[in-house]
Amino acid sequence: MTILNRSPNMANESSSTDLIVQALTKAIVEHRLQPGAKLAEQKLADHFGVSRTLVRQALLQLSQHQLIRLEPARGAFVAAPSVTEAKQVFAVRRMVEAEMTRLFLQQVTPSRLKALREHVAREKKAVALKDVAGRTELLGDFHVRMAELTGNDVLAQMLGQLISRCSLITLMYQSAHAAQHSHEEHEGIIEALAAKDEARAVTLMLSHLENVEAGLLFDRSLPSSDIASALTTA
Amino acid sequence: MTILNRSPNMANESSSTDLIVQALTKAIVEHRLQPGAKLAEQKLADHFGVSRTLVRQALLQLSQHQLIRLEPARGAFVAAPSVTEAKQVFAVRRMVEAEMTRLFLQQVTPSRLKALREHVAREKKAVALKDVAGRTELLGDFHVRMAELTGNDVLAQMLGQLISRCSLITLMYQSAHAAQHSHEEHEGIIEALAAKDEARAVTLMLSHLENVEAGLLFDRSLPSSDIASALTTA
DNA sequence: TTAAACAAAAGTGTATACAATTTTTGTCCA
DNA sequence: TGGACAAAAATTGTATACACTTTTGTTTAA
Repeated sequence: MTILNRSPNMANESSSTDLIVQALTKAIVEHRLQPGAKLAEQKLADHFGVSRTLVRQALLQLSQHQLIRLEPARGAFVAAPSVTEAKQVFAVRRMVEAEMTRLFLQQVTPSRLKALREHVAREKKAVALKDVAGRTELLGDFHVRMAELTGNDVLAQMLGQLISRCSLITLMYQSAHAAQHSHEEHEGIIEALAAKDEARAVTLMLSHLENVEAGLLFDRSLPSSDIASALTTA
Repeated sequence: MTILNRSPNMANESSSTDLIVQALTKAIVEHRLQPGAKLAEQKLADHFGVSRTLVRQALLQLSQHQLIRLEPARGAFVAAPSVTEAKQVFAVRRMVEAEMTRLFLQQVTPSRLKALREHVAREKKAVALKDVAGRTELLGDFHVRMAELTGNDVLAQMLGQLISRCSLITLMYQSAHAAQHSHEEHEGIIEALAAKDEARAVTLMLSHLENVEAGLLFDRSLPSSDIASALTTA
């Protein structure tokens, strides 16, 4: 149960289309499909053993999730979030999650804290195992899990969208050792929540997000499929 | 240029499908299509003079915007947001917009204030003309406009989604005189922004949203298309 | 040799056709 | 009369077909 198989329509209706959406989302977020890569409809259709109709529906959804770009009459391409877009996403996350932290604390219960702790335990495992994709997913899911535990579905859904955009950004730009750090910061946030120290919890959440953003290697040259920018840097 | 013709993919690509999405969105938000009403694919296709293919694409998008509900093998129905959902949407709006107000003020310029003032002038006209649909749209757009003026596209897009959900809620529940009130509160917010009084601006924004929510008549019996509940209240 | 022009191939956009499901209608029987 | 069952109609889900656009490859002329 992760951000990957969380359909916006709630219900676990694993329709054919949704399965394709999930599979592609996973592939994109796990970087098996590089940013900029072309997603040809017929090839996907063959791969999934369905007609182009279902593939097109899936691509339409992915484009709304901002995971792919649809160019009219040219096809679908894996999104390559720009640096400015990444910064905007993080700015919004800071805004939303500072408030979310306060909301969580207003109605904190032992069982909710337990749920968070259990999640962080899973993170620990993934980090230890050096499971890059799984760990990125879990690190993002911590925040969605927290939103869910506030009981506000709308908030959880919105944050889910933001985080899935972040996954792409993180995987494009995140450095290796940043994950371990993130995980430890999650533990710190939980401690502050358990102590019902709102000011500290919010501060920790904000600095956590700032650290994640700061840890991104915005200036490194990406494996670009955009010829022009690939050659101007060389 | 309103929330109605703001496609999530930015670019003003008025493709066939998008036109249908816009037309249906307008009809739903203007209440020409009642919550719960069935949207049969072939009828829509005939009406728009296209095949079911395009209609289905449009319906898929609308379901992601939470304006309709898709029931597998049964069809599409205009969404009827529940009271709890409405409250959650408003809770998230308060969270996001309090922060947005601060962000706006951090980088306020005369031209940005002017843009807001011009918008409110349009509101005034719509309220005076008793143009219900237009006024609801403009009142919501004030907030989106503000988000756009912060320069954070991600924020603007997210708020756009929230507001379009709110339009449906507002039109389902909003009382008559609340609109005039809303409009005046917008003017107050602008004054606080112009005075660069952050605390006041945020307070006004929060109380504004609380007033809008409080003004909703959650307990009134809705024109329901669900026969059962329509008759149990009678 | 290069570049423009044209032809072939591949791929997307939309419509139509068919299968599967649901809803409606009609009939029979208690 | 009313409920249960069955056939028919309507509607959705998926696949296929075809038109149109973009891309690629080849030829031809400067």
